[in-house]
Amino acid sequence: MDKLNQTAEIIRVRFAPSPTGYIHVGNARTALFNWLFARQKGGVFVLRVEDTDIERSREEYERNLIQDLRWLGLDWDEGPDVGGNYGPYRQSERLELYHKYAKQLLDEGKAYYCFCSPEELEKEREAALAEGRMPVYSGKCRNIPRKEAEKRRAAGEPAAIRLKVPDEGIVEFDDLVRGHVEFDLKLIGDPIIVRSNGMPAYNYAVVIDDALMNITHVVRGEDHVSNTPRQILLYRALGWQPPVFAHLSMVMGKDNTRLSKRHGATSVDQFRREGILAEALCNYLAFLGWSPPEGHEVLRLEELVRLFDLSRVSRSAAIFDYEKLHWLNRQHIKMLPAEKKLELALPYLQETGLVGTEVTPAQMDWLKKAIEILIEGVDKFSELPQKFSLLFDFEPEKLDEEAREIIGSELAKKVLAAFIQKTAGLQEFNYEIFARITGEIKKETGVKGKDLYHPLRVALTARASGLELDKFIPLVEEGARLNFPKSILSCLVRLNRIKTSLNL
RNA sequence: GCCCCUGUCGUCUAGCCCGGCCUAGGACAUCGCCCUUUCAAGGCGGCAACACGGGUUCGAAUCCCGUCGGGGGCGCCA
Repeated sequence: MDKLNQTAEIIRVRFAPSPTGYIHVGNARTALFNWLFARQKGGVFVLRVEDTDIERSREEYERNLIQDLRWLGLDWDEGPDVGGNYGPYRQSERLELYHKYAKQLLDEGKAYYCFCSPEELEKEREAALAEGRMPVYSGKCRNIPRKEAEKRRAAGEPAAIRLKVPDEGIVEFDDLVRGHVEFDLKLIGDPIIVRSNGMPAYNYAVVIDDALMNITHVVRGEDHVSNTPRQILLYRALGWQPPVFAHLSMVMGKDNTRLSKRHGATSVDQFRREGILAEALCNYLAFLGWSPPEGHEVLRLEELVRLFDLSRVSRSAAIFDYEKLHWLNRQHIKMLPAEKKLELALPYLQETGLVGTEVTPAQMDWLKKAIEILIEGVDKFSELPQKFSLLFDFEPEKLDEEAREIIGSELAKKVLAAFIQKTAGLQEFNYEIFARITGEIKKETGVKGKDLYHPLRVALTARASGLELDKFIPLVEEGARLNFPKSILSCLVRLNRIKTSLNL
């Protein structure tokens, strides 16, 4: 347990995903916790690719994985793409290593060949389950003499290699987040360490890799707790000292089942596309099961590194809350400089065709101002184009009920009539003119406040809600002169349209 | 079924290890008010939890036992 304090040795942790698709937020959290721990302790963070499942592993998945992790803001000191002194960092390139130690275990009589067929084993398992026992391998092949086993193998009989596990006793370990955990050896059968196709089994490969890579702390998901005793047994058989373990609780969906697609976005990639900031996602992920001693919740990566503490990680599963993620994202967006917001928002606006691929400096300048105003209260960047439709779309024929109601009152009609009359013949329009005119109307009719501004907003935007007009008018007037692919109508044009549309 | 882990507001959690400072704190969500040229944002305030049952103790969210709930595992997947 106190390997942490008692040694001056450098802390080495790893994140070891299998490249079988896009990286899930649950795994991302594991990666983040490892990274935070390493960075805070001045340790080493290793990326290792567990690609021994030939069926599911794809090279492109490794690229996705690296891309996602980098996007999150994580970096590693050793890994398949950056090298290091403990390589190779792909399990598929470490096969000789696994074979070497398997042979050693075989030679020392700590492991043996098993000729049982999968069908046979399946039958035994079912029988055990039916009797209410935990399915444990019978040890049938345990005592086949090595010579005989070699002969059968030479004859072409497929064989897996199993580790011999003591029949009695307990295996225990002190988990950094869960405390003391122990397992009864009676319930642990001899695990397969090398499959009959020659590939190492997961429980074996991790041990070889973690040990050879000098990993001091294994921080991983709770789903590995029950693998831990088997792995410890392997460390023992090899005469190695096991690392310190820390098992993180699972991330669940709203209905308390494992977070999956049906709960919404679950891959890092999806969040990135939606316009969730990496910092916000890290911030949120860090708070899934962990909280800093002081109450601040909106934290940047460096602050997380400073405050992070594995022993403060909670042991119970956490439900992924999109609302809170969005709130954090809003907070992080707010902290961004205007240039950065523009840079991040641009692709979304281009994608929806509001903005062309070529953007003039004047358009850029306008966009920066518009984004600064419209981003308020937006959960993620993908929602921004929707917000921009306030500026780009004007459809007086499609007023909603609320807008009709506002514009339908006697008072509203009076205001609109006056406004239209006072703007008739104007060649130019801006907020100063608007303010002057509304001032006059106020004086002449006595209408003020909401009664005055609501109808005017409906007239200028064709909707019941939107921006304050002192922000809206300058944006629209300037935007109207900028030749966007989809043009913005000036206020005077809008007024004309609404006039004909409503027959005023 | 068996094994392991876990159980504080709807959600994330603080407090638990070292019982009294807990009338259980914060954040998201929600509700209300304020601000206001709507909405939002912001400010202020409200609602809201120690799973249950037994102990131990002068005193228990905190310690012990049991029950129930939730999760994970039980692969020649990782």
